[in-house]
Amino acid sequence: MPFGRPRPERADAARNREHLLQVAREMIEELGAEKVTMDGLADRAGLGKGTVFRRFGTRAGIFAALLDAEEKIFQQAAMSGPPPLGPGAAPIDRLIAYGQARATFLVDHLAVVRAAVDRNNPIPSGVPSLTRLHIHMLLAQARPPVADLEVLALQLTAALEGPFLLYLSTAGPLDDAAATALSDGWKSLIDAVCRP
Amino acid sequence: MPFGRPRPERADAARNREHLLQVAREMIEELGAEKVTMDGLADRAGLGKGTVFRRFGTRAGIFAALLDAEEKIFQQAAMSGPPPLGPGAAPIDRLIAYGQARATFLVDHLAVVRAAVDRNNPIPSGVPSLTRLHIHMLLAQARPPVADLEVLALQLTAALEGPFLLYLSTAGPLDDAAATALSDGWKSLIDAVCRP
DNA sequence: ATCATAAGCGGACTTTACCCCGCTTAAATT
DNA sequence: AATTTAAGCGGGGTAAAGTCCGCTTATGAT
Repeated sequence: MPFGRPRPERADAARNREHLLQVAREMIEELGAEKVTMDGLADRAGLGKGTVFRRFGTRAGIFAALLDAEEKIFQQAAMSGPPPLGPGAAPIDRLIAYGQARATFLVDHLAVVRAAVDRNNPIPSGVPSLTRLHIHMLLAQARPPVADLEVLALQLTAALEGPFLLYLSTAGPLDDAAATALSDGWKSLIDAVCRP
Repeated sequence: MPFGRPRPERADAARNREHLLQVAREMIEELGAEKVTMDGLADRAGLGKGTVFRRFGTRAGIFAALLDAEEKIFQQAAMSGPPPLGPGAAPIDRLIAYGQARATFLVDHLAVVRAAVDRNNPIPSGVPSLTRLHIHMLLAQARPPVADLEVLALQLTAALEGPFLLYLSTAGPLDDAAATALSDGWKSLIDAVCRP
């Protein structure tokens, strides 16, 4: 056997992971994310609690995993979908489209995002967020008159996702009006930063 | 008796609140914020657990209260201290100074901030954050070429505080280098948005 | 096919935030 | 000073996250 990474995931483990994610989706649908407990999930999936924790580490980890799957789909659209989100449009237009699509995405998944953000979730964490990388890439093409693109990317990412995180502290739903305001604001912000 | 608000806080309750905050400060100093438990705090303060919850609602509430006290001091400096933070300097310079001071503040209090942010803490929530108001005020004076100052203020607030919140998800300390980068980035961002 | 072994599994156990409710007491009223 | 009453208090009780460790089983090697 070649000596690749530690070892691939065992077949039963992979099956259980998928099953747990599916059951979690159902329970979120039925009960709302905040009512999903580890005991409940394990019971309903017909597995032990230990298994659930082994697979996902923490409660937040489950939601992070769910979000990750959605995220992949979203990034796919951003990387290779049709313009203006995908390649083919001007970088600035792509940036604007990205922000607006992202705002919609976050509104749609707010409950899961909220559940996924929690102190002490042992996320691999090396990953500096696909959103940030994507923004950084587009900024590099747009060449705004700013010294440190790295930091600007971080700040723009925060300007986009931060309001949602800030919103997480205070409970309650997020209405379409807020999403629209944020989209418009994002456009202004990009215009202001990137146009000479 | 005149019919003002619900009723002022009873004297013993006020005394207990102050005492608890003081003990909490000591325990944070000694053990670190994440090791402070409600039982431990109650024990050490010589009070019942129920009392602690009655005063602060949730665990996060305690840290929020501590932060609030520090916040008042900070805002005092911003509102009526010496320039460039306080009044007397140009709005844009005050904005820049504010961001830099704020970054330092957040780095210094990161552990407490982390403990204060938690799902379901019953913050009055009407309060739209002093930072945001302050930024909004300075923006109104600086008059950047942007349509919706309300939203811009929200986004800038997020650009400032968001990175810390994002950072909360991943454990670990925050070094001075990061704080410096953020300060510099903030300056660039304000320059880009506010200068014609 | 059999074996060895590391990964997976389960569920009892521990810890901690948060709730409940009967007793106590500050403080306004007479 | 005595009375009233709503707020405060305490600590046992509950629920849910996360840990542990002995048993089971998939999987690759012989």
